[in-house]
Amino acid sequence: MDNYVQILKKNGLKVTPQRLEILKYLDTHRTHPTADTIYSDLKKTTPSLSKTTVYNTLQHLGEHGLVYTLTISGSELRFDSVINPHHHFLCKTCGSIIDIDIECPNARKVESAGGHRIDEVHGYFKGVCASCLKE
Amino acid sequence: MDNYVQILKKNGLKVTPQRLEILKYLDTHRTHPTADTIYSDLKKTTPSLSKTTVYNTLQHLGEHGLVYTLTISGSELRFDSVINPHHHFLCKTCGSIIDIDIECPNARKVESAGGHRIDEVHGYFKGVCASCLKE
DNA sequence: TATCATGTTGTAATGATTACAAGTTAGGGA
DNA sequence: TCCCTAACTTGTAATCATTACAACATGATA
Repeated sequence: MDNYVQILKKNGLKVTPQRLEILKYLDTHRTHPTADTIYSDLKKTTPSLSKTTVYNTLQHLGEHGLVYTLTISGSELRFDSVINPHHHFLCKTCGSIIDIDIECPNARKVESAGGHRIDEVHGYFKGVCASCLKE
Repeated sequence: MDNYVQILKKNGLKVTPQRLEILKYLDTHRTHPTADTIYSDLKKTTPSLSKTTVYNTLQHLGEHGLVYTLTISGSELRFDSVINPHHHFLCKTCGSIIDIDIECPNARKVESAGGHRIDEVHGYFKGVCASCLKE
């Protein structure tokens, strides 16, 4: 848990029990959860937790680059622990989101050509996953 | 307009004035509009138009690969006329969505390696656009 | 041109997210 | 160590995009 304290402090974020729990949750659940899933799961052990706090915290963590906000589903945000850059695959049959361990080879090229500053790169693939294809 | 009629027929979609208008709108407005923007604009010339029709039509067109549904913003869907495959850049300062004229070089590789069937490829870049960077 | 499956419309419901106000707490300075 | 204040948390209420639904209208086939 000390690790999470350091991460928050390093980013100038006040250390609170709620933030530590959410940060730990994301680190130990690499399942691209929704805000509501995080809320429901943590509510079990921290009944006083408020959904607003989950949303606020996720936004703060996102602004500091500590979590990655995925818009792949289109109906709800998904949150991802920031580790190595990777892409995502969404199965339109079963809804699962699968990590694709590649990085965009074009990001820097796009930046220098267009003159934009790129902060985030999202690679989304959508279709039917291998498991669903078998059925 | 005959062109749009053919497109609908070729895809087994019933030809209606509403669908023709929406298809034409998307073809002539390459601005990644929201459903609401399409609705408001078309409402001016077609007062009887219903927002539900816009949503229904966009969904049908999407299922037939005639429009591309972008989830880049995270708060609302954006719709794109399907032309050549390209990526998108979202400026977090001014909110504009800019076409990035590159294609994903990895899609086929991901498909064969993971065993998934890929129907859509979305490349999203987020940051600050060249125009906003100047200010 | 009669039929009916399919499309359209308007309204009401849903569900994720945000706004807000009141109470609570983390953490730096006395 | 204690106090103070800005920042955080909480709960409820509002917002806004999207979907559900039921009644009506229409395109296209025979």
